[in-house]
Amino acid sequence: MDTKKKILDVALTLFSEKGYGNVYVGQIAEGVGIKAPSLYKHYKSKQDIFNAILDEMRERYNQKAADLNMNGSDYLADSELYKNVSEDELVKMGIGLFSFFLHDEYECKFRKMLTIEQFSDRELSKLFSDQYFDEPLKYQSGLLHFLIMQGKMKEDDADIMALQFFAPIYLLMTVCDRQPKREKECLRKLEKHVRQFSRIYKGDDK
Amino acid sequence: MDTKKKILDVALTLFSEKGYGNVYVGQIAEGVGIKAPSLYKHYKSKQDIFNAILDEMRERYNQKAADLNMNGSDYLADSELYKNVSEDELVKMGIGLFSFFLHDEYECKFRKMLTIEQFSDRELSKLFSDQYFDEPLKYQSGLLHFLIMQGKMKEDDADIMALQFFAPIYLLMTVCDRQPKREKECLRKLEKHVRQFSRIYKGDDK
DNA sequence: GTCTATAAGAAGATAGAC
DNA sequence: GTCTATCTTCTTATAGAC
Repeated sequence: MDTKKKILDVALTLFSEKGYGNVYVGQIAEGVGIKAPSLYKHYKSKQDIFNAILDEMRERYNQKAADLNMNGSDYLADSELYKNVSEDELVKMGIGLFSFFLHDEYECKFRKMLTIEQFSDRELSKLFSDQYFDEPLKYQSGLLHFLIMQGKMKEDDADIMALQFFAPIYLLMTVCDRQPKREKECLRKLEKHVRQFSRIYKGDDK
Repeated sequence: MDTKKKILDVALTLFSEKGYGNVYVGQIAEGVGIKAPSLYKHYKSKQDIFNAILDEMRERYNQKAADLNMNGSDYLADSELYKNVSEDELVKMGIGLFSFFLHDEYECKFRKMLTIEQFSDRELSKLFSDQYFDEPLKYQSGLLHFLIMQGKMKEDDADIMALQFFAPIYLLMTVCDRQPKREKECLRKLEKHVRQFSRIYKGDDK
């Protein structure tokens, strides 16, 4: 494996566990299987490694955002997906989303690292809010707005519905990030939440 | 002011901004207005300062929990408060709670420090979940259950209702923790959320 | 590109005077 | 209880051989 890439991988793992300030370059080197001074042939400083991780993070994020916009700016592809949305399908989507973000290695480490470093500068604060608040809400709000137009859901403020749909899912995910043992409990609550949300906001036409 | 107490105060401020590993004892001393070696007459190590903060945190938390149980285990005091609960009063309560936790200096710093350090050991993970997930949900679930019994709210799963009420409020608070400039926007959303929640779950008897 | 040796400085903590 | 001086260790980073 490419050493330069592996350094980022190991560093991200360590940063997501301990935070930047509690990780020493020697530990990163050890994880890669080289000595600390060798790191400096690939990156010019510890900060440079951190920045490279952020760059990769932003790149993936922009890619993801672009993908979503392509499929979702007018909610064409998704409109097909959710044309016959049922409670069970909503549950499946909710659990699928939850499980992906909870178990995908990169997503998980990025999220934990950002969580730890979110107050260390303005840029990171904004990145965090973009990724875990504004973008998911924008996307889900659009989707819900579409479902309302289709008469699948009650006429109501889609932005707030998105908040009420997303916030519990996100909160349950943070519980699992801290206490993985509670995953089953959280999944049960997640399913109940989605079903209740679906029932509460279900259009009157069915 | 008591130096021993002031050390904790300054340390908490710094830890909540940068995290334990990125704060140096010299910085704490500077904030207190003494030199670093003098700290060691009050605490035997940097870790000892951190532990003292945690002890204080736990003490306050236990006190708070005890208070809530005294008033809230059978929801007597609160039942009086919410006997004639209206949408406006629910909004007032939501915004009051939100503003208190957002602006109370101790609450705010404790929360940020715990956010940064939540993955550093199991005890902190549990403390975080207790404070910002399990306890609020337990309390609000009890309250909502009471309101349901009174016919003020629809018959439904009170635990999930509590999750759907609390999670958006908590999420909006984390946005403000990161980006204080967004407080007005978050307050607007908070109010809309509470009103919509109240409307959605309002009992059919009125 | 990786290593050993090492510089340079920072950071936590102690000793002992006042 | 606070200070200056100092110790020790850790940590980042560089130099230069292979």
